[in-house]
Amino acid sequence: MLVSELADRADVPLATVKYYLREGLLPAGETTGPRRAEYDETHVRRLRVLRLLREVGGVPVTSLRQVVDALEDEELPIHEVMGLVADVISEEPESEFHDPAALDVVDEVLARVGWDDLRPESVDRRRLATLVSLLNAPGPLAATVEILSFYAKAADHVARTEVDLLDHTVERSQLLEQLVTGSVVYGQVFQVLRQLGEQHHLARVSSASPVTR
Amino acid sequence: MLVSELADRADVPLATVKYYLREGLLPAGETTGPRRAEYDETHVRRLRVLRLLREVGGVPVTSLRQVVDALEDEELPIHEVMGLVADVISEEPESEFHDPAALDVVDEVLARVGWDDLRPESVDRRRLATLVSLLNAPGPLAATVEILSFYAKAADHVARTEVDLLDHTVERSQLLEQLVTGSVVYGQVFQVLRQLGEQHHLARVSSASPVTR
DNA sequence: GTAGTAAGATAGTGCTGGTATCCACACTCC
DNA sequence: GGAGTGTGGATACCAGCACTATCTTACTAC
Repeated sequence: MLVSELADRADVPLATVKYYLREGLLPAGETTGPRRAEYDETHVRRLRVLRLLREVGGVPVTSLRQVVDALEDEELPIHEVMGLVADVISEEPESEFHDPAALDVVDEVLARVGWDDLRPESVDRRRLATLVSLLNAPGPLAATVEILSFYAKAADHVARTEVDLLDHTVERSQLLEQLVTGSVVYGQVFQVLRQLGEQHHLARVSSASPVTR
Repeated sequence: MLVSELADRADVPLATVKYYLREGLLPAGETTGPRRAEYDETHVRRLRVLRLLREVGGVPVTSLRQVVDALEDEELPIHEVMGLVADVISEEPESEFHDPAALDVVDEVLARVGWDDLRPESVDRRRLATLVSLLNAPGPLAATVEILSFYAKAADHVARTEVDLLDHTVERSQLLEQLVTGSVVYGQVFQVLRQLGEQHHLARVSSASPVTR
């Protein structure tokens, strides 16, 4: 298939496809002549993954490069690929202040939930510490080890189920694509469901308390 | 306190404070002279909420207007304020295509989990339907009622606990601020924890399966 | 009085994520 | 074999967003 068909199939403007090609996010098609190149299904899938990461995950285009690199590294075990992808997704360009106390809290929580095999340089670990100090900084929004452990247990439950539901019959590259898009899209799904749940339970208690009414 | 002190206290550049004042996100201070105005603690708190929504929640500045409108409406019950805030947070400017089948799936899930008191015009409900059709559109990432119900049950557990932990002794405006920032920041916390959990469990199974290695 | 800062208004900036245009040529269809 | 469409490749341009800088007028603390 030619570029324009590729753009059609993935429902992405042609100009954008060209842009992604320029940025090296999409491998060049197989050149079949001076002004001709062929693209295949892998390009369509790649394009869809990129679009989901951009539009649902909010990942900046420049960071997509790192995702692509991780996806294409055949040497890496799958969980390390996902680690790199998670790093990119959670990356925040801003402040790099460190709060050692918050990091201690995070490590205590991770130990409690039994995740003892995480890379210490994980962006997520640091990001978590940043969030914890944000919560503890101004007012009484206490992010204690107990409360965080509650969230960690809930997250463990969700993550375990997700991994157990994986389809191990497909080939590696497709498994990875499923993992990445699943992680991003179901992440949003959970987020939205949690907000709906908060509304429901707030409505539930609002008849019992004078303040919430 | 004067503007510059307000900016200091909330750790926001003075120019940005002025910008937020211009945009009506921050109520004007009490004018004490032609070129003089006084700000207080409520301004500091408001500013911190705005910053968290912007930087952690990724809410665009223009949408913040709707959030402050909801926060300032004394008539609204708390769960409705949170509903409006959730709408703003989940809003996506893009495509407004509708997939009736996906909406049916969503409603079935919401019924199963017992959230029968949601406003039908909720942005979250529509957003969920969009996510479901994204998942079902291309490949085999099936978002069935069963799988979504699993997520909904997990979200229900988290949301119920959050609501039960609320501190009902503080006054309304502070409760609301806690709710909003908590919803946004703990949302990120959960997201990050889930990613870490996925990595842990992927590493766990990767020794057992040839594909994941 | 005078130095320093406030408030308020307006204009400009840097970054991101694309679009648009152009070109010289090749393929397709009559 | 000629017309018309479409290609790969390069470069220029653009809109939106979140600020940021500058300027003016005037108050206030020393």
